[in-house]
Amino acid sequence: MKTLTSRQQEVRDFIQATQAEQGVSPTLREIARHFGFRSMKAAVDHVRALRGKGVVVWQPRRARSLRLVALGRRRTTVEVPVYGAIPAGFPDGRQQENQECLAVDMAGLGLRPTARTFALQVRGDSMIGKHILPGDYVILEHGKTVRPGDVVAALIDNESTLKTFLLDKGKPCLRAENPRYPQLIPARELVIQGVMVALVRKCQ
Amino acid sequence: MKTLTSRQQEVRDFIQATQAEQGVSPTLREIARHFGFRSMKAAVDHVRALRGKGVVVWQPRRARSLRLVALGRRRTTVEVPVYGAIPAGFPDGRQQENQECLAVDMAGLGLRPTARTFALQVRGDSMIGKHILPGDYVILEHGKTVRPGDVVAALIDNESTLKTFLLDKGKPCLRAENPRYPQLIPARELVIQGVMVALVRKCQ
DNA sequence: AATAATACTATTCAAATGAATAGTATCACC
DNA sequence: GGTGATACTATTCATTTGAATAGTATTATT
Repeated sequence: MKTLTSRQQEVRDFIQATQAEQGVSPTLREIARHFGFRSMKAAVDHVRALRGKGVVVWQPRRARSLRLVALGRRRTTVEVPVYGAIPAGFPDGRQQENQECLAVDMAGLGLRPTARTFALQVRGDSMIGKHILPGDYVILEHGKTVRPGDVVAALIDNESTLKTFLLDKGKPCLRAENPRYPQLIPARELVIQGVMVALVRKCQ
Repeated sequence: MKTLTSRQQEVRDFIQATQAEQGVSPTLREIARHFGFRSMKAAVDHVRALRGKGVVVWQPRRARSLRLVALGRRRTTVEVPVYGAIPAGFPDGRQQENQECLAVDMAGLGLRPTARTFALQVRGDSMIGKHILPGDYVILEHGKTVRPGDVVAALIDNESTLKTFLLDKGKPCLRAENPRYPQLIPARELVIQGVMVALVRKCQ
């Protein structure tokens, strides 16, 4: 990324500000008007320069298609549905507008944006030994291959519970990470709903 | 939010898909073409219905200004700069495109998007007692009022260190949350760079 | 001193796009 | 049996918008 001139930086900032305030990118004419250019060509030149420097991309002949590439990268953020508890099966993706969601940057977390990613809010301190606290949001992926030591959400008594997946003498089993509950549950006949890939904690 | 008809849901999904794939919202004509409508009016009607049901907003006479309100809410995501360590003072916000960033959903975390929000990647296990592990990203806010018990980033020996802020006999001091390092440092003359507001942990 | 990049004015054209009007057909609902 | 919502066809108009051409002045850079 080459350095920008101060004017080019101003244009870049205006594009960013417009996107933030208006929700859409500015048109060339709007850029020209904002800076008081009496000719659109000035705006065209600046945008062309920004494109040449790899700062923005746009699609020819499409209105308001300017995008900042730095921001483009961050737009790997995905809304992850937050479930209190997952009943059997997965709710289908329809009509979930009202659902609580958590925005997670997939690239930043080294995740592929999968439709099978979801979040659970932790209840209870059964995973305190893995430094997972009540209230934490655990982000899980459904269908990922489970390896021993992974934290998984399993369906026990029709409720999702977090456990560590282990191999005990070759047999898969689940363990709660709290010495007060030293349960060791055989993993057979249990539904593994997801493997933990990340965690988000709010403070206060 | 009223329920959508199946056709309206399809239109909503198309808008969402176009935004994801093309980076811009579709025009009314593009909606019509996608569904094979021979008249634009059909697309206009559907978008008007979606607007009436609060699913979508758009700005009159502005091309490609359609926005899904559910997604509009998630766009409170903010790129938070990740510092390994913060030297004295704050780097100014310019020309930081190459910087490592973490996308965080401010609304979902109950935060106001402040320019003074940043992240630190934790090194060492000095905060293990607060269930903060090495490798975790701690999100902090600069200038927030510190309360006893808060985790703060403080500048010690020209390097940012996480400590718990406490009052010891009325005197402010900092404590490492690891029994192996039972340091208690008077907080006077120390620069508190930020107060922890959230934590993000990647697994594996 | 020559050259290229930057930063603009001024004007025109054509395509893209939103908006409007006048209808038709279907279906649920009261 | 009427009413309203839904889901469209067909056509036209006015704006918005990107793109192009022909220049000028200033500021680096070589």
